[in-house]
Amino acid sequence: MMLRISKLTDYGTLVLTHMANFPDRLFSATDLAATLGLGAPTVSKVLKTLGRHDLVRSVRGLHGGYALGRPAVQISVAQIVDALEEQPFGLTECSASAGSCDFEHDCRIRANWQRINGVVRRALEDVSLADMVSPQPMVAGSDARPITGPQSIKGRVAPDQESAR
Amino acid sequence: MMLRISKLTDYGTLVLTHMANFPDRLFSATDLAATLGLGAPTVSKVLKTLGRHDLVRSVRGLHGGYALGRPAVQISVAQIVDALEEQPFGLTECSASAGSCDFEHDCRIRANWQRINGVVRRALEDVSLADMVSPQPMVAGSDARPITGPQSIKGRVAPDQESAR
DNA sequence: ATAAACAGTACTCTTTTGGTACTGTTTAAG
DNA sequence: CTTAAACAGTACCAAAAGAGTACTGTTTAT
Ligand code: FES
Ligand code: FES
Repeated sequence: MMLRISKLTDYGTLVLTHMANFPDRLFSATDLAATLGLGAPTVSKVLKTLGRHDLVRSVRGLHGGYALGRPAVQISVAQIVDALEEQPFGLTECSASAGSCDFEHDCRIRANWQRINGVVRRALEDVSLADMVSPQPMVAGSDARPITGPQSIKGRVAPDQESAR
Repeated sequence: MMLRISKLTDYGTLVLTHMANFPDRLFSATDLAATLGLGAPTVSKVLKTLGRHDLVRSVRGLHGGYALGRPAVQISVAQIVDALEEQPFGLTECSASAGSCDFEHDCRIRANWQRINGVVRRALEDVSLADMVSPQPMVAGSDARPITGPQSIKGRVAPDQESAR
């Protein structure tokens, strides 16, 4: 698709947001999966990756589980994305790789894409997990305008969703 | 991948940018392909789609070709993306579809994603084709910060790129 | 009439992503 | 000290999306 974060990342924000509601509790992967209606192995995978980036802290053994690695205020969406995509960052191929398409003009294009990337990235950095759960109406300098296009993708709750037609 | 525009869209900006340099000329698809080092059928495809959205105007018959559908200043990157992705817009599944994951909290998350979407979209709207070719140093309210991470994707010039190792 | 160029459709191949299975390690509880 | 609940890691598979190509038709200056 396009300009979409991957489902895994989406799941990540879901899970983390849920955990942020009870900063003290310890959540088992299976528990979270059941609560959120996701596949257990999938949630496990996500949590493991998040752990590698210190966004969650894990306690092993019986009665183990996961907890946020640090206060929700200190976890930005950008960090979640970075963790789960394991991908550089940049909307275009060449907004990173120097000397890909240097054939005719001295690529002013790349510079522009990089600027765009900057804006996008900052948007992601400006929203924290804490913002996700609590009101916190507006982000710093930007007033949300109603989206122009849209609305009508799929559904997220993949498993056992029948009926309805 | 992630937060990436599709290659087709990337090609689109390339092509359009090139055309913007000579607002009067008429470009044949094969001509453009040769100049930019892309596959002829691919360029054709892109141009056709762009035509459907009036970003380019086509002249059929012998000596035909393509030209910008309107002044470069009036073509934003957002429009190019919209045209070539034929996709709503929104970084997440549910930042659009109402009632996907309405199981526990009354989804404040979605609202937040929509705000993020707004910022991203505006970033794309604020850059025009004209900006791509001419200096035009800064976008309105945002000062470009150097990208944090990165740099090291692939190469765009797909065909016949050998050697180098 | 012809050839250059756009228009449209349909198909195939490759890559990416999402998801699952399996095997190992840790640790409280009995 | 045995056991079971839970995390850790790897590897694999299947489905979907992307990208590219081929083919057939239509338009029009020469
Ligand atoms: S370097 Fe990427 S468009 Fe030129
Ligand atoms: S509606 Fe999408 S996260 Fe709740």
